[in-house]
Amino acid sequence: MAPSDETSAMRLSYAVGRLDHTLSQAIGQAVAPLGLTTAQYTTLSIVAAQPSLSNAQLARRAFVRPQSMNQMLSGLERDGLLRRAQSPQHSRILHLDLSAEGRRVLGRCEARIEELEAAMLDGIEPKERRRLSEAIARMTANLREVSG
Amino acid sequence: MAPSDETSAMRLSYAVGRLDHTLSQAIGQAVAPLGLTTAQYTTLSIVAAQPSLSNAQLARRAFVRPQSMNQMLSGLERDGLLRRAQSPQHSRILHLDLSAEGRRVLGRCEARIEELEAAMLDGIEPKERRRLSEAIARMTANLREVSG
DNA sequence: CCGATTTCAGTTAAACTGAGATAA
DNA sequence: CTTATCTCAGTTGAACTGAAATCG
Repeated sequence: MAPSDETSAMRLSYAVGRLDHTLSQAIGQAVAPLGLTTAQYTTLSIVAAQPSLSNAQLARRAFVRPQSMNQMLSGLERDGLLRRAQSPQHSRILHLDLSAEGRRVLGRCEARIEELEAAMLDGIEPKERRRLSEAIARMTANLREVSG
Repeated sequence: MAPSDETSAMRLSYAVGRLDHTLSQAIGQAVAPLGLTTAQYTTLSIVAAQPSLSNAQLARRAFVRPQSMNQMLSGLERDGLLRRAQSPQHSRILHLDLSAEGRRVLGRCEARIEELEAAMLDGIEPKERRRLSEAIARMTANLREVSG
């Protein structure tokens, strides 16, 4: 939300919220032509990065309940982008992995998101980008320590 | 969402989303004892900063539809934190302002959020904070230019 | 008549809680 | 017996679209 467009007058929390909102929308626009929502893209990209997670593990990483994640995964499975396979060790646990189609679609998404991030970072130098990432990581860690 | 905790391996979009999610939750915890949600606090603080906005103007600033904002405002009005007064120029437009109670509650919220932001920024120097704010503002502007 | 605002009504996506069945 | 997982079911909050009435 935007009480003003002056950098200094705005609370940092606002600025973060506005950025996230704008970024989510932009990602949504970027992946919509490939039939995905922002949340679906995010989920696919986590599963691709860390295959063989269970639904419960994935939910913990995404900070949502298993039921919420399950609903998301059901949709992705229905669309043929993701598969769940019974664990050999534990027949109740379902390991997640992308289908070939899922990999193909995600690859095309990642290319678009790469472009989007490049556009977002236009005019910000590499050294500054590193400082930015570190600051964001530190703020997140600080918040978890104090309240979460 | 957290594919990894390494700063460099994480996509910046993830990092921003995680920070926003964590921050929203922390704000929610901070203002809950005063009977507000994160969205209510945000709305009140915009109205306080820019009084006499109409519902439609406020909605545009918050990037939501007038109907969505109206629902939020109705709740705040019902709780006695906010009032709507007919414009002298245009009897259909309702100007927004906080009630005395709204001001009191918001004041106590702001104090808590001030503390929260201080904790969030712990270990980040003033010069770095300024660079951070500027980078966030620039990224938001860049995204709007490229996608909407 | 036109454009903007407010508001009633229904819908959707994505989280939540609760409860139940099953496996290690 | 305990604990974790998956899943069915219902609920909630906050966005959305559609449509109507009113004012300048």
